[in-house]
Amino acid sequence: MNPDQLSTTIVGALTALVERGDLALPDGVPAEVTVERPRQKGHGDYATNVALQLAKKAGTNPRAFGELLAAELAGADGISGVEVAGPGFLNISVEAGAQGQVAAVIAAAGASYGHTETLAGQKINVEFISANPTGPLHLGHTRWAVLGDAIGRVLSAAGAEVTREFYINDRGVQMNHFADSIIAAALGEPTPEGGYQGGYIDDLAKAVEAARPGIFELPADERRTAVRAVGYEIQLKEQQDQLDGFNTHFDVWFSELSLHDSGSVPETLQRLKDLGHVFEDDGALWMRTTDFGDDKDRVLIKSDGELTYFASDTAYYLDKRRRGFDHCIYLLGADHHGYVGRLRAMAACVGDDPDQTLDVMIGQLVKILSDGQELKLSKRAGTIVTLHELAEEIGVDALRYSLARYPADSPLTLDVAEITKASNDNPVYYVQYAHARTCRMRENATELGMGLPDDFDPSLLSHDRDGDLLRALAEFPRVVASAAELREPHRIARYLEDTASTFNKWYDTKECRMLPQGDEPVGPANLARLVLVVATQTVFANGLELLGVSAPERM
RNA sequence: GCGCCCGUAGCUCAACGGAUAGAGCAUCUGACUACGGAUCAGAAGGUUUGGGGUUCGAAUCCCUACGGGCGCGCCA
Repeated sequence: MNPDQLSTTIVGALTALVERGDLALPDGVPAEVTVERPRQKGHGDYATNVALQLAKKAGTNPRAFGELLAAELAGADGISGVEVAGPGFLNISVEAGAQGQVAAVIAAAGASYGHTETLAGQKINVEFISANPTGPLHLGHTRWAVLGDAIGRVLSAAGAEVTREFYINDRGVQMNHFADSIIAAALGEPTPEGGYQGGYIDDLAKAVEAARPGIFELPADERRTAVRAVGYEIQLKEQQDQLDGFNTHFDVWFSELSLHDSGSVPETLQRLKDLGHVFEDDGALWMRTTDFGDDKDRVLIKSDGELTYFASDTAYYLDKRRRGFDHCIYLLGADHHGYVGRLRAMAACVGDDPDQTLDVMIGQLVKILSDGQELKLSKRAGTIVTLHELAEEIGVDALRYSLARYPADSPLTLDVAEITKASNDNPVYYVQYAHARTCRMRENATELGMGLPDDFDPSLLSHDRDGDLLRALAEFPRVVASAAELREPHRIARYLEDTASTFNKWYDTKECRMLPQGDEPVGPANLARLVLVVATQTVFANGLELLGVSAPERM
């Protein structure tokens, strides 16, 4: 008996009541009802608020509605008790056997446990990071590297077809500034106006020279083009390597420049003209985004004839749609929230409903403290806290987990010194340790000759702590599904911490020992608990996988 | 000035409109002849920034004041 099955049972009971004429529901019986684990002990195994929600429609009060439903449910399969509590909650207790069966289902499902079909049929594009290829990835990218990747994993688990995409801003004046900065470093000249500085530029100058000896002796025009190309290649490769090492993987690296080379941008402009959403003013070409809620119109072609970034962006969006994506998710930092309006308006201009096709997530910026002072980073000034350095110092798992356990819209302050110092207190180790413990328990069981039984008696998992653990494990698929629907992977981290705590309490309970004590023979209860341990291990491993965090067998 | 986000324990943060607002850290008190103690049991810590409203029920939704962050380019 898991929450979904219980929901079905309740819907069945409501249907029976309506058919018998004991209850009137003018809007019909809902397809499913809310079933949750009560926070308070003593409120049963599960609770539902249907009576509170439907009483008014049924023309009665919640308590009376609850009593009616409770009586109907009392005889249902797998249910051992129903109580009406408080304003009209139904607290439901489940038979131990019906509950224990969940463990076998989880153990059998293995790596697929937690996967659902709630987003089946949706083709989703998740774009994140999308950094300029003019420097290393830094702290500002790190949060999106974690969240975008985890969102991709979670959406896939919910049955969606997901493409994770990195948009390379490889077109624009910053690329020339980039080349000029490398050249200046190589020649020992001061950084040009608007250029980049810092140790990484010096390193790049050396790497460029190594890749193309003599490149800095070329004539100035040729040199800039050559250095730009070689530097770009090296820098992009470094970003890709950094992300690989960080366990964040992209399906598509999409070049902005390719949109122009392929003719996508002119096509897009023509289409916008045909649709009547562009106009000329002051020698520039504009998109009338204010028709669709933007606070001002946006320039597509500047009066000097240069295309804007926004023109590329529109072409890029259309390209995504052409590739068949139903939903385009954008992960942007809070410093880009001004883009939401124009992106939505842009989608509307090309005939889409932004509510359906666009999902712009604005994440708050991460503040980083060192010695009580905020580390400000400026690429142009050359003070950079790179993603790579952070991962080295804190560890990939700990850093990923630290960022994954908070929702994107909460402003976040990480004290590097504290995280590094107290790394053993990081919740990631708590969860990983719980997983390692399940692994060791299985080894111990194997040494005693205990194998995973084909058949076991689920009613032997009858202790309160068994029930607590089973209910926690049964909830995993719903947690994943809601994390996907809300694009909130932090829910999985919080769930894992909660479940690890439940597991440790269970482990500490003498009556719930998996292994026989001393010379006792292996009994059916020991085998039943082995199934429970395997189920627990499965949930920890699958949950950590969704966050891109490793699940070590030993620590 | 306009717009978006945020305000919850000493600190960092949870809580899909649900029951007595929860964790971790820090502080204090207990439990190791152990299925690995990277654990567990307990204490203490709150007018959810203030004030109105909506309803069976509000940290959550609406209005308002205050406080903080970020934006408001023919930059990328």
